[in-house]
Amino acid sequence: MHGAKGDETMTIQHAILGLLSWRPFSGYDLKKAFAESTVFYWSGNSNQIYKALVQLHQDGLVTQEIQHQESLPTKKIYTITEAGRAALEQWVLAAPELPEFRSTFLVQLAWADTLDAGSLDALLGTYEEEVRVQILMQQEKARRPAAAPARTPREAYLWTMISQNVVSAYENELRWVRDVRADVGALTTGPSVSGAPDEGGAV
Amino acid sequence: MHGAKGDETMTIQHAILGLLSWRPFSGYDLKKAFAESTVFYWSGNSNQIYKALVQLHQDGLVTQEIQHQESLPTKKIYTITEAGRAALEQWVLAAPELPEFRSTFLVQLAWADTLDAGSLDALLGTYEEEVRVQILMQQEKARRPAAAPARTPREAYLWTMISQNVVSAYENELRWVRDVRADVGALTTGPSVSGAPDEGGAV
DNA sequence: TTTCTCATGTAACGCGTTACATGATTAC
DNA sequence: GTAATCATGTAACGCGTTACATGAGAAA
Repeated sequence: MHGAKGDETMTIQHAILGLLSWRPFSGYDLKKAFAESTVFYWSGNSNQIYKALVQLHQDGLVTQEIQHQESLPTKKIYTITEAGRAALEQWVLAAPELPEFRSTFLVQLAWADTLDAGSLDALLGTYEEEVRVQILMQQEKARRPAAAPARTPREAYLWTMISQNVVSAYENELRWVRDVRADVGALTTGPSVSGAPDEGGAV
Repeated sequence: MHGAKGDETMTIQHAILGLLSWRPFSGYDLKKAFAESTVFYWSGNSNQIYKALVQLHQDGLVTQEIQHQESLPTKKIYTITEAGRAALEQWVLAAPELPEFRSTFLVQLAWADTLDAGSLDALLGTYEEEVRVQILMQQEKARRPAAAPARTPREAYLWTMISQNVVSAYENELRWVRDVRADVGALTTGPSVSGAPDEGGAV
């Protein structure tokens, strides 16, 4: 605990370096890994990934091995170097940042008092349904194995909890929206303006 | 429920329009409102706000009134128009989007198995402390009145729940990190490598 | 004397996104 | 015949951020 504490900012390069510390990847494979992952939240577009790999290579944090294939395009396999591992370990020790919760829905809700009871309930109902679907998708993702490194029991545990974090966040959101929906329904004293479509009932 | 359903994307312009639907604002006041708000998550930098206001003005969604002041700079007061209210109401009905949870900390944790038990616990402890502080700050924010419109009881309720959503999200995060910390501590079988600084005890 | 608040703006830059380009093979 | 997969890249653009510029009055 005496070394220089890295106060570096998060970039996609660190995320890539992390994946490469697990096993070698081609740019194409990294692209897929990002696209499928929720935790590695970058979109996984070619532009960013191929550029980042060039940069990491120039910095000597990864090595590149060209792999020719018959009847398939040539690919470049990237492997992390010792310098790369050192840089990653330093970054892991950096001061943790708070997560960003960006909800456009909250902004919408902020001005939703112009809506009649039915429309507001429908809006909340649609959101509730979306969150519920998302939870199922995230649980599905968490269930499939081999998508995570498990070189030690502790690492396996950490990856389980990382998946759990996402699920938990959406479950929390679901509880919240159900509460709001129930309260808003009870709060409405006047007669309902029009029959609101009762989508997504009790589950 | 017969009109064209707006499937527009969220922009800062909608957020500004929303605030102006509450009461007139100057660019400077909007800037402060964004800077202080967590829900209106934009940073509140001049560039974006003044540009957006020019655009809204050109689109006829707001009107501009120049207000000269003695011994203070002239300011421009923006007021929402009927067209502006219509645009806002349409946007409020747009299909709700899922919130974005972006946690660089999770990415860090993903590669934290290289750390010894003490360092990992310290990392989790630092994060826990940060989350705890954030909860207090958000609760403090939620407590102060007059920061939210309350033209009807329902609107007051919605704004309470919007603040609650943020608090709740961080509380959920706190529960999660405490669980992880406890489990990781119990999971460590070998002797601790070095005495980890026990920061942020039980509260 | 320096810094803060009020108030509006511009410049430069970086990150991330979509869309485009190529080209062979395989599946429907 | 059409589309998807594998595989690497470039171009163009937009949003958001920091930093800079101005300028007066009030507070430290």
